[in-house]
Amino acid sequence: MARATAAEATTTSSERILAAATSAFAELGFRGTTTRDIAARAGMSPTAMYVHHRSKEELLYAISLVGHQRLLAAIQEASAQGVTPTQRLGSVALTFGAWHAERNVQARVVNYELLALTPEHYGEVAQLRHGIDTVFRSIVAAGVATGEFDVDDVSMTCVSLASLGVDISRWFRSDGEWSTEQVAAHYRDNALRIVGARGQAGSAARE
Amino acid sequence: MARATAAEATTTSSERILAAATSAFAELGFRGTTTRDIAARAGMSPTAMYVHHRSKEELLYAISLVGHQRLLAAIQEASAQGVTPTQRLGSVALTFGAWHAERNVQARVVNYELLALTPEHYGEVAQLRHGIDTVFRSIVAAGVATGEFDVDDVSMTCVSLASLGVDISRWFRSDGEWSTEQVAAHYRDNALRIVGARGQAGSAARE
DNA sequence: GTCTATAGTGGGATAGAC
DNA sequence: GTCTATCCCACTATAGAC
Repeated sequence: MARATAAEATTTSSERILAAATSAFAELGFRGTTTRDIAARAGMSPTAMYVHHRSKEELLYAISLVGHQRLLAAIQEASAQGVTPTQRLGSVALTFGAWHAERNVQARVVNYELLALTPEHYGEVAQLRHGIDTVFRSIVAAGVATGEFDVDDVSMTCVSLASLGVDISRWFRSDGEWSTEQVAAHYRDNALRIVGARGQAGSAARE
Repeated sequence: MARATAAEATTTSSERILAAATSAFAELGFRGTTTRDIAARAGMSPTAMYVHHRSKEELLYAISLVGHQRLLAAIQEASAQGVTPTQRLGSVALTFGAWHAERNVQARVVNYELLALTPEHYGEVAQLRHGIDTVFRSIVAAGVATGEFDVDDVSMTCVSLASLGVDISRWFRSDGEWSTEQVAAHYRDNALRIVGARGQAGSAARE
């Protein structure tokens, strides 16, 4: 508080360490990242990390936890933006796709470094992931009930929807040929096709 | 040759090391796997690996190279099994999906440990991956040309198709609730929906 | 709260016997 | 071709000065 006298973006040491660790974990993997790597990227001494986090794993846990919490909150909010299942799935898919594209560095850590967590920490994160699945599942089930969607197996369809979104974080790069908006919109269109949505309510295109 | 006098499956040391390394890399990641881990899983002394492979990275390269080569060959063959783009995509998707489900351990190494390769080895593997993309691309382009498919952006659609298949290797487990056949068939149906295939030629279901 | 110094552990790869 | 012994380096985490 006392420090932020100017409009300049003030980053704390703790925030710099979290950002440095996120980029390092995404690039090198949790086990491939050394505490020295993190410190160097944060512009600090090799052991400065230990003032703010008990261990390298606690740092991963902090990143993973807030990442999942924010993603879940974002798609829950998106789900409430629509009325029909088609609108709700379109809104959720757009948010889910945009998150994995725009925050692809964070998303790679969130999705691919889970197994480096302790069993206790993994369990907490797994609950949040279950919550994400629940958002998809309630919409798909509702769409099947109203007849808007044409789905053989709700569970497998929800896995496909999440899967296609998660994998964006693997291949997307912000300096690539597509914008996050393009990728998110394409993912939304794919999602609506996968569930066999009858109307075109989620897509701005054709008719 | 002289050794295989019985019908018993004879595995060489080299094969045991490759299999051990594949499972270890899939489970712990390349950097999380020690040469001692590999040796222990192969039931050999800590340094036995070095008789057959120059380094841990060479071992990953060998796994990655043959994995990509076999996958590419499999989908090229699958692509030749059909006549229409719809049939060909159905055949390729079934093969691609089945490969990522059935060989999910190998596929995880192939898809997620690429960055641990040296730049030279990565370049070789990247060419094979480009070949895989080409298989999808030629089919989707053909389907658009005949009017069987309804696709806005061929490139993005091909990324989606590959993406949905690749991610199977992340989440699929052979002791889970679904068989490889079920997952492959569902992936094929999703693929045909993503390209907006008009007929139902790829799916056995409905009408 | 940040630094330097360092303890303690473990990994990649080689040497050389059998 | 497989083993044991070992070198050398790097890493996580702690201790203690400022």
